[in-house]
Amino acid sequence: MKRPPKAPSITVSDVARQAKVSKATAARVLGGYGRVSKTVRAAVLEAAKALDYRPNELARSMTTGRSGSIGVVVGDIENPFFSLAVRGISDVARLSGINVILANSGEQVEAEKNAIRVLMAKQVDGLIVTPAQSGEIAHLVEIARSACPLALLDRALPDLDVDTVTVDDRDAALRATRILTRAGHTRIAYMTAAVLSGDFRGSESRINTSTVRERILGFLDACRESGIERAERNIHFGSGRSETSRAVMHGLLKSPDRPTAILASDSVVALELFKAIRECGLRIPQDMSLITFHDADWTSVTTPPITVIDQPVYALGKSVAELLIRRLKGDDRPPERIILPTTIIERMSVAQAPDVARQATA
Amino acid sequence: MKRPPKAPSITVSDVARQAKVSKATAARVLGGYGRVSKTVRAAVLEAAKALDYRPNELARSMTTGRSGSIGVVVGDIENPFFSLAVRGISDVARLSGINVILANSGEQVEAEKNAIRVLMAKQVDGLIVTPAQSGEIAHLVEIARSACPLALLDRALPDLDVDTVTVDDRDAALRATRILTRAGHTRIAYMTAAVLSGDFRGSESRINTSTVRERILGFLDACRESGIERAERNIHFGSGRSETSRAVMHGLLKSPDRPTAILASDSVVALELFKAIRECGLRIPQDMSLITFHDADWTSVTTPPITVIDQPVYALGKSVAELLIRRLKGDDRPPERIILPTTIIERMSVAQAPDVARQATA
DNA sequence: TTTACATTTGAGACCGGTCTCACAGGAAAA
DNA sequence: TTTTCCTGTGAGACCGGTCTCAAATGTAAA
Repeated sequence: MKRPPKAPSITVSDVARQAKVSKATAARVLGGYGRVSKTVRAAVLEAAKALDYRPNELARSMTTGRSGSIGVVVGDIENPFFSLAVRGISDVARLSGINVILANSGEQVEAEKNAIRVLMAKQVDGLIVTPAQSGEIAHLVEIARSACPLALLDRALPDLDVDTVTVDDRDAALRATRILTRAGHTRIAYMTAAVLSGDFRGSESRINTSTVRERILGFLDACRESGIERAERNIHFGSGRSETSRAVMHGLLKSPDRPTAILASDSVVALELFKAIRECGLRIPQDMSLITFHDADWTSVTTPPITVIDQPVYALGKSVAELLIRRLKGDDRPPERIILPTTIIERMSVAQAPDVARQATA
Repeated sequence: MKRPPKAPSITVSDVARQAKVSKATAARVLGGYGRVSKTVRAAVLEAAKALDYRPNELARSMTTGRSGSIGVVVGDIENPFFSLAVRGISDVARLSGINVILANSGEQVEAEKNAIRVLMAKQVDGLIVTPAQSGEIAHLVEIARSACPLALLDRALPDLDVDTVTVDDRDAALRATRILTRAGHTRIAYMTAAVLSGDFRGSESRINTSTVRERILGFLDACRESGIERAERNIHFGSGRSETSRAVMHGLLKSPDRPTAILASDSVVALELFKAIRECGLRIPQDMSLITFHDADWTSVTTPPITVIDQPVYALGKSVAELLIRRLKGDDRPPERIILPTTIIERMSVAQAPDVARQATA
């Protein structure tokens, strides 16, 4: 183990010596605990200032057992959804004098496990996680059982009863899909970046990441409602930013029975779709209607602007952080599951289904 | 001081006892240092597994003096520029087994100072900062003098000789402005979110945030080059996302001698501008040409798509992180100032200046 | 067999704080 | 005046690791 020159920092003992009091007394005024007389306090404070004393938070954490920081594991900070949520979290944390250690899972369970291990070793006081996958949650269950409070962001896990903040995904998907069905669309695709472990055979049982499951349920509800059969065939997983998913999109858009409307699960997918649709020479909304989750900034400036499901992303982050910090302060109410409402912002990316339009003209 | 029930965790001593060796020996195998015989190592490892031992990183940091984490202070994680840079940083950090503690300054010096104080107290091994302001850098100078390596991201400070990674802002602005001047524009505005302390009277001397200064210099170079006088009158500071700056934009766009072309300092400003331009009933590029720094994702999907200065944002983050980590490993070469190249992606947001076009028709 | 040296192990100090406990001295109560 | 209680202070243990140092053991060379 290498041993770089340690910067010899000023400690309580140094201050104590300078102020001619005991270490214990100096620690009391510097640490702000216990009782100290005014005169001694002043003397210690003066000595501290003279020496330019800076507390060592690490040492403090060692004895107190609390580090004053929380760990946040998100899928991808680059995704504006997460950066906004993180913003919400860190704003709240700062107010409580807590800081945030951020880790990226890249939506990989292994990376997530690893990040959590590291954060735990750093003795974070609490953890906010956006679980990458719902299949492997043993590591999360373990945290939940431990003394370290855990809160889930955006994605609930049915088998994990901890504080969770999500949005009303099912209802949002239902309402969004209805906009499409009411415009006469019958071939509607749902595209998500999530990957499905195993096959999806019309049974939603295998999907237990709440976000994905709820949205699909809502989507299917709306389809069923308007008599669309076998709607589950049009659910596409794994539509990320990769080259392969781009190829899949193109394939879908060029197929003869291509959908006439698409619901995208997040703004990153939607942006890729938007580009792909244009590249395929299709027009929005005439040839393809599009609705996406997340009111990303770009959705209002495209031509046409995109109809979106506006999720309260900042509030999402703010709420989990508040929930978690409440736990940190000793709250031991049963776990809460908060579901925030979404609104749909209707813009110009939805048109009547082509065949319906044709019929109308005929 | 409250005293929540400490979760009694498994320590080296516990493992040592279980393995029937001394604490020192157990520590050696668990900490991976010193020499231990195979048999003993196996015994300790087994005991550790049986007890489910987890190292306490904090305690480790206490003695080693290194925390294994670096602090990153950015202006605003919400800005895609920063989130991408942070992504670059954290990817590099992860590779070195270092983690990142993120803090938002909100571009406020006070918040920045505070964040740095907290991070230092947490004994971060190094610091990456995007200085919010260039006027007050005493706190940064102090860090630089201390044993804690400091690196600057995106914004250089002339008076602070530390590792710095920026882009060739001056040249980028020059080239971008030239595109506008060559299209015949003479009333060109430069809009930045940065705020100027005091007045800006054509002298760039007061601006010592490199990014802003260099860009303005490049802008003025190009203007001078094509004989545009008093170009500095068209430099607008403080064009953020606030309501007031929106009003300022509208005022500018509606004034009789409004510019015919605008260069925006970042994609957030540009997006606001884009909206404002449309709200004022102006068309891009016919009535207003627009170029912006940062190839944000939305710039390619608008109608028309926006000509941008493509900064290597991810690489920017990657580079500072590499520089900083090199320092952490003991490198003591003189501070390095890396300037990364930019490219201009010409899209459809620049047209001939209206008057030039008119003259051509006449 | 003795000496020399390398390897493995244990004891305990240390990092920089917090906190328990004992005790001195002053004020209030008896 | 004596007893009781409270306040302010100091001594030192403790948190969970790392690391120095010396002792113990084993092995090779003389």
